[in-house]
Amino acid sequence: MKSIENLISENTKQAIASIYNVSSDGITVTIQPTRKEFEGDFTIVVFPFTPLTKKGPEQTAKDLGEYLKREVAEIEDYNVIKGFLNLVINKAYWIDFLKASWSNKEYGIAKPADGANTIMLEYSSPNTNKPLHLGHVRNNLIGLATSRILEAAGNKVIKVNLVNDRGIHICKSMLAWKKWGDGETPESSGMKGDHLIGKYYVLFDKNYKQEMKDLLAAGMSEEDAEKKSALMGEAREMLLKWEAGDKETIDLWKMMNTWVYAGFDVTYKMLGVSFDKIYYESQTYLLGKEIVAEGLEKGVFFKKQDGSVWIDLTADGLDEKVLLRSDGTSVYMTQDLGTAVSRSQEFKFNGLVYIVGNEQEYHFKVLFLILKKLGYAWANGCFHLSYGMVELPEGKMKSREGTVVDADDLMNEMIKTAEETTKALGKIQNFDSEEAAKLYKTIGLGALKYFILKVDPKKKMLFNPKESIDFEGNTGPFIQYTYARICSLQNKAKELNYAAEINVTDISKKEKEILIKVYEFNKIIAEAATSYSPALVANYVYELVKEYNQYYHDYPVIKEENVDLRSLRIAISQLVGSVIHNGMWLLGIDVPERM
RNA sequence: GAUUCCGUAGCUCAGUUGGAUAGAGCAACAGAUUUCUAAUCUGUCGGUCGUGAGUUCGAAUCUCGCCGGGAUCACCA
Repeated sequence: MKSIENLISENTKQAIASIYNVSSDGITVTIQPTRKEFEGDFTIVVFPFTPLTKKGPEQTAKDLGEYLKREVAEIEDYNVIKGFLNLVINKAYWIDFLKASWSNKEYGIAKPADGANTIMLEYSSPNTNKPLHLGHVRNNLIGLATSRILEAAGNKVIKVNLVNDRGIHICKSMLAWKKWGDGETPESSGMKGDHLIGKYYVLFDKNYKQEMKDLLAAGMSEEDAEKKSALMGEAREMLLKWEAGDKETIDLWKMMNTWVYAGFDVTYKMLGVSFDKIYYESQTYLLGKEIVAEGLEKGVFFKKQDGSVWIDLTADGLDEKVLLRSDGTSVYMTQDLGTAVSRSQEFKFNGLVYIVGNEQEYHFKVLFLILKKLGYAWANGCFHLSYGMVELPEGKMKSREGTVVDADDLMNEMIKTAEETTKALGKIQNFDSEEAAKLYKTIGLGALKYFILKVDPKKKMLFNPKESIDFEGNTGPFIQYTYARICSLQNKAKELNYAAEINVTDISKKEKEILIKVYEFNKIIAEAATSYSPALVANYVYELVKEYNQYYHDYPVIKEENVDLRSLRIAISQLVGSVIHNGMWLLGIDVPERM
C-alpha cells in the first residue's frame, strides 16, 4: 500500500498545478493529523499556497478539497475551517489496511536489507572501581532501545562497550583493599563483586579525606597537601607499577577485575543489555600515538617546546587541545582517537554513535573535528548521543558522597514494589511461584525502564527516591496491563473458536482512530531512529494504549454477538497487541500475557 | 570571562520541518464494576509556555536583549 501522506501530498501538488496553472515544484505540503474536535483524518495547511494561488486561504482550501475529493478515490470528503483543509479518508482504506496487517506479529519491525547501513553503537562504558548507578542505567537503557530501534528501521547495528578498567581510580580501590581488606572476597563477604570493589573505593576516599584534613590542620596549603598525601602517593605509585607490568600489581588487578565483571554481568543480565564486542581501556590506552605522529606529519598538530603535542582549534571557535603530554604519555583524547581509527579498520560502518553523558559534549566535538581534519571520511558519520544527567531532588548524584541510587538496589526495590502491588490487587490466584516471580520482575523493571525511556534522552531528568515510580497512568505497567487484557481476549476467542476475520464494510470512529494510530507506527520508528529518541516510541505506545483502553471499555469484543463485529474487534485487538508488544520490545521492556 | 544547553499546570513530562482553542500523567475532588482483568474508564479543578521586543497570514517553536538554573572550557577521564 502506498503511504497515505504521499498520496495526499502528490495529489495536492497536482491539484495546485492543474487548478491554478502554476508550477508546484519545490512546494512542501504540510500534512498533520486532524485535531479531534474537527471532522476528518488528515489536515493540509493551505496558508503557504496562497501566494501561488492568488486566492484567499479559504477559497484555496475549497478548490483543493473539491479536486481531491473528485480525483482521489481514497478521499471521501473534505471540510474547510479557516486555512485548514480537513480530509476524510475512505473507510475502505482503513479496512484494507487492517486486512493487510492484523495477523502480522512482526508489524513495524523491518529486517535489514542487503546493503543496509551498519551503525556501531557504543554504550554503557562503566568504570571498574564501583557498581553501576542510576545514571548508568539510563545510559544502558538508551543504548539497548536505540540499538533495537535502529535495527527495526532497517539498519545493522554493532553494539560495543568500552570498559574503563585502568587508571588511578582502580588503583585507589586496589590499594584500599590491600591495606585494609584483610583478604576479603565476594565469597567471604557474601557481597556482589562490584559492590565489594566500590566499598574499598569509598574507603580510600574516606581515609584520604581524613589525611587531607590532618595535613590542612597542620598548616599546609591544599595544593601541598594533595602532593604530600601518602595515600595518593601510594596510589600513583601503584599506577606506575601497573603500567610497568609489575606482576603482583597485575595479579591483584586481574583478581579484582574478575569480581567486578561477575557483578556487572548480573546487573547487565537483569537490565537485559548485551554487547557484540567489549573493548578494555587497558588494551586501547596506548593506541593513538601513531595517529598523533601522523597528524604532526600532516601539519594538523604542532609540538610545543616542552615536547607536548597540541591542536589549535581556535579557528573553529574552540581552544587549543593537548594530544600528548610532554613526557610522551597519552591523554583521553589520544586513546579515543586511536580507538576510533582502529574500529574503523576492524569494522566497516556508516555511523559510529557514542552514547555518553552531556558533560562530555566538548570532548566529542573536538574528537570528531580532529578526525575530520585528519581526513577520515567516516568521521562524518560520528555522532555523540549526548544524554542528560539523572538528578536527585538535591542535585547531581555523587559517588564519593554516597548520594547515588544504586542500580541493583533500585531494580530490586522495583521488583519488590511490583510484588506488593500485585498481591494487594489480588490478581494472581493461579500463578505458581516461578510464574509469579517472573511477573514481578517484568512489571517492576517495566515500570523503571519506561519511567526512564519516556523522557527525551537529551534532557536531564529528575528521580525522587522518596516517591516511588508509579504503576498507574502513563507508566510501563499501564501498557503491560493492556497487553495482558488483549492476550486474555485472544485466549477466550481461541477457547470459543471465535475467528478474527474482516468481513465488514464499515467501522466506528474509534476504530478508525485506532487504525490511524497503528498506521503511524512505522513513521514513529523512522523518526525515533533518525533522532535517536526512544522517548518517541514510548510516548507513541502510551497514546495507542490510551485509545485502545477507551475502545475496550466501550466496545464488547468476545461478548459481541454479531459475528462480523466480533471478528473485526478481535482482529483490531490482536493488531494493537502486536504493536504494544513490538513497541515495548524496541524499548527493551517485556510484556506479560497475564497480570 | 568564553562556549553551550535548559526554563511549558502544584509535581513529573509531551508538544514533529513555525499552524486551529497549548496536551498527558501524578496530586486534589466527583463519578462508573449484573458486562471480555477497575494496574481500567468518565468528569471537575489547574497555564501571561521565565521575561521584553522583533520576524509574519500565524510563534511554546525562529532572531536579539534581559532574568534564573545547569554543563563544559585542565599535560583529569
